[in-house]
Amino acid sequence: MRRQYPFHLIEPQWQNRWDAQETFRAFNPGEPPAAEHPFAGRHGEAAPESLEKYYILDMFPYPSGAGLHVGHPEGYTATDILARFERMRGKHVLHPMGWDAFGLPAEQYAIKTGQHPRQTTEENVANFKRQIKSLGFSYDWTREANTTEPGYFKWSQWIFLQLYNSWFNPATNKAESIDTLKYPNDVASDEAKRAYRDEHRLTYVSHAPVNWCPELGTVLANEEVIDGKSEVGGHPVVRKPMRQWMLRITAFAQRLLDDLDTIDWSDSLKEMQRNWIGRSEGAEVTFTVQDSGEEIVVFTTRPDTLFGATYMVLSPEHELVDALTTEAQREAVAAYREAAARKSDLERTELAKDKTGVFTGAYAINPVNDEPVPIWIADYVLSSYGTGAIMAVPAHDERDLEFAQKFELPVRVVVEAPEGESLGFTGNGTSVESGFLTGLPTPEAKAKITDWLQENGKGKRTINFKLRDWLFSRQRYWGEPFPIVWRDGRHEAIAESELPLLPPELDDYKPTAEGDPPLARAAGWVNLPDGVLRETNTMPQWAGSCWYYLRYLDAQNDERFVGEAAEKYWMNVDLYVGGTEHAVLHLLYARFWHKVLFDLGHVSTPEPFQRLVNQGIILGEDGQKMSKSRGNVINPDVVIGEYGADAFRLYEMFMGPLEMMKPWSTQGVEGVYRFLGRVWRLFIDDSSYKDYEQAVTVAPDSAEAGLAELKLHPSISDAEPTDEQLKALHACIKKVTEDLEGMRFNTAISALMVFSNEASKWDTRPRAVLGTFLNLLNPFAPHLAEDLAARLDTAHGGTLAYQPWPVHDDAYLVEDTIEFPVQVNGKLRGHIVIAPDTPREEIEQLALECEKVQQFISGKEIKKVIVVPNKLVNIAAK
RNA sequence: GCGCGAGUGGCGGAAUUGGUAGACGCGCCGGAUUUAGGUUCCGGUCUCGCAAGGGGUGGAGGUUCGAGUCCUCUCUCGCGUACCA
Repeated sequence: MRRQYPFHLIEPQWQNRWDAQETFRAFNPGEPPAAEHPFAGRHGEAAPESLEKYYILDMFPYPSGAGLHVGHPEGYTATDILARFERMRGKHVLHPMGWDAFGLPAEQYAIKTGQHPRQTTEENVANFKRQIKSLGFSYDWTREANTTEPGYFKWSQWIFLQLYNSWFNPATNKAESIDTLKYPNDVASDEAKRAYRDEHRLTYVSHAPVNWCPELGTVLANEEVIDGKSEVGGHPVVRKPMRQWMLRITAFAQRLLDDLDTIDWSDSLKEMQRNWIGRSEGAEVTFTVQDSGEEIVVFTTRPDTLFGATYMVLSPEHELVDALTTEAQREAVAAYREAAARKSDLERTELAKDKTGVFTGAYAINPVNDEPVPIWIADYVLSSYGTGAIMAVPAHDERDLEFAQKFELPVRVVVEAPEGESLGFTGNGTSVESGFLTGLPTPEAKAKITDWLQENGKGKRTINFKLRDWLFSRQRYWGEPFPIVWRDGRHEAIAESELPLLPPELDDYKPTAEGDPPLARAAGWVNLPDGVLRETNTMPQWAGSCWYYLRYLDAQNDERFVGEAAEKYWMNVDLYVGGTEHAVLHLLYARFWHKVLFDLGHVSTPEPFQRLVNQGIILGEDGQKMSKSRGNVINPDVVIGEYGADAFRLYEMFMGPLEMMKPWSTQGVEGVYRFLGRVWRLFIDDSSYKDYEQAVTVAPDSAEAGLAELKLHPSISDAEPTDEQLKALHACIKKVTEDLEGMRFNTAISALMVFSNEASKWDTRPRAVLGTFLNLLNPFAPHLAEDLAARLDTAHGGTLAYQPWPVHDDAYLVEDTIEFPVQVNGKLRGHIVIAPDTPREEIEQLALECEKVQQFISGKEIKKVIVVPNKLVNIAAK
């Protein structure tokens, strides 16, 4: 196939030039650009920090061995276009890239081959960087960050120490230094104080059952377990008690929820976070166990149904189960608990259809009417939510009803539905058979019973969150070691001066035979003098990605995780683009860390990402999700080799709206590729290009040098633009500008196509008009635009990167006459040709006289004539 | 089940506040250039109809001079979530 234009030469040429010039470098406060840098060419002596900043961020990739797929460059192209656009509009743009390079695949490869994960990672990063660079993105590579480099993870560890040395003060609703923690009177001894401190830190050690994945040899966070299987690899996950580090994210639940209102994210994304945080208002109610005096606290969102509570259920793991089980039931209860404990999460969810449970033999007293109710255990009650115990109101809860029916427990209707069946009704109705609540509508009944409980010491108003604390330790090698040591069985932070704490070198990356993490193999590293031991867990991959957007601001700083002036100037992130797969994990964790850093005074904003946009998934040509097994994966290298980076970029944006899911089409790539060819031929004399191609066939070595010999199209001149030409240009400026502001890349490209289709018909092509067009094209297809601008000599300072963005003038867009549509009863019947400022009466007159319209209104009564200025005229006739 | 999003030509998709449905691109049809294929250039392309005209934005109603756009009901698909009391 004939090459539309020599992109294979032009593209590397410009990429090298941008690199050599550091064209896209952003400048931190107090760091003025060199006089010969095009930034200075545009902004003169102005201090960089005096300019309006624009921080535009991509979700950095995990550099996998498979290399880039076409989904990565979708978001990257969108942000690059906007970065170039805003740079031309005069903003000081920060557009960085880096590597989320800790992770399991490199470690698994190490286990298989013995090759150090560092080496695998370096190779993959190099490949990713080559691929990303081949797309001509305007990243400031001087700020490249890599989570696996000691200079980076030193600060990940440092942030962990900030968490370790802080607590959440409910009075101020903020994270504070642990030193501000006040001890209650009964906490007097050093020992007790220490324990009290450790209980309040934002990081703490837990021995609770965790999600253990035997296949991966590590625990996983709740968020990493999908349907009882690991999110990575889909391996079974079982529950197993282990010592783990936790982060107290639940303390921030309310703020994480509230502050969603202050940021500009899509509703669906905010909703996902809200659902994950899962706030629900209700009450805790205390039931007393008959004969034993033990108290069981339950959480309910429907305290108004307390009169309908006919039994209670504890989760099998509930701490009181042993104490209250009667002799007669002991065996059955033990068997049930054992079975429940053995079940994986997967089994527990899969078997959810059929409710199971066992009676403990004990009864509790319903505080509102002193009736005894049987206490059961069942695994449909989760130990991890609320208090791990419920009052069952089968008449008004689907799950309780199902359970009650199966085990023939009493059902008592206490809420009357406004209409229809009251049994099983879970909405708002009217209380019945409910003592002092009877007759009250649900909201009032809730308030009244809650007050009653509170007054009688039988309960209180409570808010519950689904959000759990973040399980932060992993039994892996390739992650950040914890800056923690154990002395006499108690944890201590290591000194900041000892950071970064490097992982030990190992020959074998597998967990030990005893099931300890791989770091435990390095005896010399683990064992310190005086019997002090290093923590052998490592941090999860999220640690590095929780704060990388801050490191970019000052990537080389080895005094601080980010310099104060740089942080103040650049934050927040103005636009963050990435996939929905990070809707709850990364985005929630990062917001949490950011809030802690904010509370402690290390950053200046409460939220990190002001605006966030999700790109849609790109499907294969068959409309299916791309996957190796389907064989429908598109390799960017191949597409770039065949059509060039500009065509690739353009196509990814032309496919459709950024946020939509859309299928790949190689024919579609050819379409935009042809467009770039037409642009090329708009500027270049095609016969000179044909001669060039011939010459290159004979002497391939002359390819690069021969480019300089290409002639401009003979129609190009310094002629004054005609009105028609200016109109086409200014219409294009207007449309492209507005579409870029609204991130409508596909329609912006369509406007560029419309212009080029128009311009190719012109006999004279004024240099000024075509030059301005190249400015518009530059963000989308920067290599081609730069090359043609250089030939046209319209790029001052040797690059289009800092050319002023064109501004349209409405004066060029006015029409002398317009074809004005005429409708009859809302149906288009004809057109009248009028001047733009024709008065209403005259338009009416002309419309009624219009020949084509006549046949539809003759003999009818004209009821109304509606003239919509600049739109149309509609005649209502009957 | 619940939450969110989307349904427009053969395909990807356009269509400020309700105002000429189908921009732009693909594909297809025809023509020009070419020995030919490819490339390029020009024209056509929602649908029924010879035409006048009719129909048409998942479906059914409604509001309006006028609805892809607003309202009610409904169907389908995608994503998220799921015994959260």
